[in-house]
Amino acid sequence: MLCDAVGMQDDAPDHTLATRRALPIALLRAREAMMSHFRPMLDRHGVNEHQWRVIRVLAEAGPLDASEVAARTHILAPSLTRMIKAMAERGLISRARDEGDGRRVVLMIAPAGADLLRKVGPDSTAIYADLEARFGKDRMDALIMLLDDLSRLKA
Amino acid sequence: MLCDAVGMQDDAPDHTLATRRALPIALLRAREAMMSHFRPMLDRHGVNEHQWRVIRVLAEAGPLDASEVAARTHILAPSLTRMIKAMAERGLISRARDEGDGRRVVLMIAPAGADLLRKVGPDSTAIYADLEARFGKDRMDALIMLLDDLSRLKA
DNA sequence: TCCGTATGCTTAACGTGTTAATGAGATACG
DNA sequence: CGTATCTCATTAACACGTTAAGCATACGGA
Repeated sequence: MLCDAVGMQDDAPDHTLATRRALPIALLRAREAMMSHFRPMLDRHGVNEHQWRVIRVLAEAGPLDASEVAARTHILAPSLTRMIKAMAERGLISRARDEGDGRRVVLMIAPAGADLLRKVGPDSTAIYADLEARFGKDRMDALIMLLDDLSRLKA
Repeated sequence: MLCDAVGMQDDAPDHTLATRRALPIALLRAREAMMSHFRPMLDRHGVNEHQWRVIRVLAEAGPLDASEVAARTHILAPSLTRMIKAMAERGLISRARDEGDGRRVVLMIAPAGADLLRKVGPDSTAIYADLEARFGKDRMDALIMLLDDLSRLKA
């Protein structure tokens, strides 16, 4: 059927079956499934997943420059620049030029961000604990280890 | 330091450490790492990851309506609509109204898409095989199984 | 048959991913 | 010094994610 549809020769090698690439799709689906558990709660608090990651990182590490935040949250610099503007306007974070290196922008949690942290933190913890309990802590740990190893496979 | 920065009480529960949520980040990083292996090759062929997924699905299953393609590629319908327009203009796919159900749009591979399939398929297969060899087929299978199980954890 | 509902796709609006280019500040070297 | 280069952040441009709304078609009950 495929060969008729696209006019391939029957003797030509058919890479479409071997090229399963199941892993990228599985990663995509797993991530979507994970976030579907958190998104409704984050929506209720008026933040999206990315903003919440930024706030969490700043809460755990204290004031950081934008590059560090980008690296730890896995958000690209251009995206972070846009988010900083919106989040600063909402009073979630504040920004200041680094003394000593005028290129750097230092970010820290602002009052509204601290409020959000107190409200979202417990909910987030509860959801994660529930997922871990249902999936199994040992399997969760094994999965995270495999994922980390996979991430280290550099081209 | 954190407490000073955001004005939290010392006796208040600190959810920031328990709220590690390492798994969503690990999934994100693993996916980025995976795609970093494929992206340069896809770029050379003039397609992005999403377009390639659409072509692969159509190659494997033959003509499909847009909903089916969206489900199998994990691309949302609005995104797919945009992609269809661009891909049809490039001659990668063609679209036609479904006989019998005027709502449905049937997609199939067009000549340029078949060419692309023949060019990209082998490269994609080679990259995947290399990754599987370096990571280990058994661990790859275990990872995919864990990811699928995780995806099935419905809220 | 008619009308209300459901379905499939499209459009719109806003946000992030991604790449490339730009601007401002730091650093190294002559 | 002063210039070339590097780094960090920003901007721009285009693509997809996400949600909600709109539109055409199909379906089902009165």
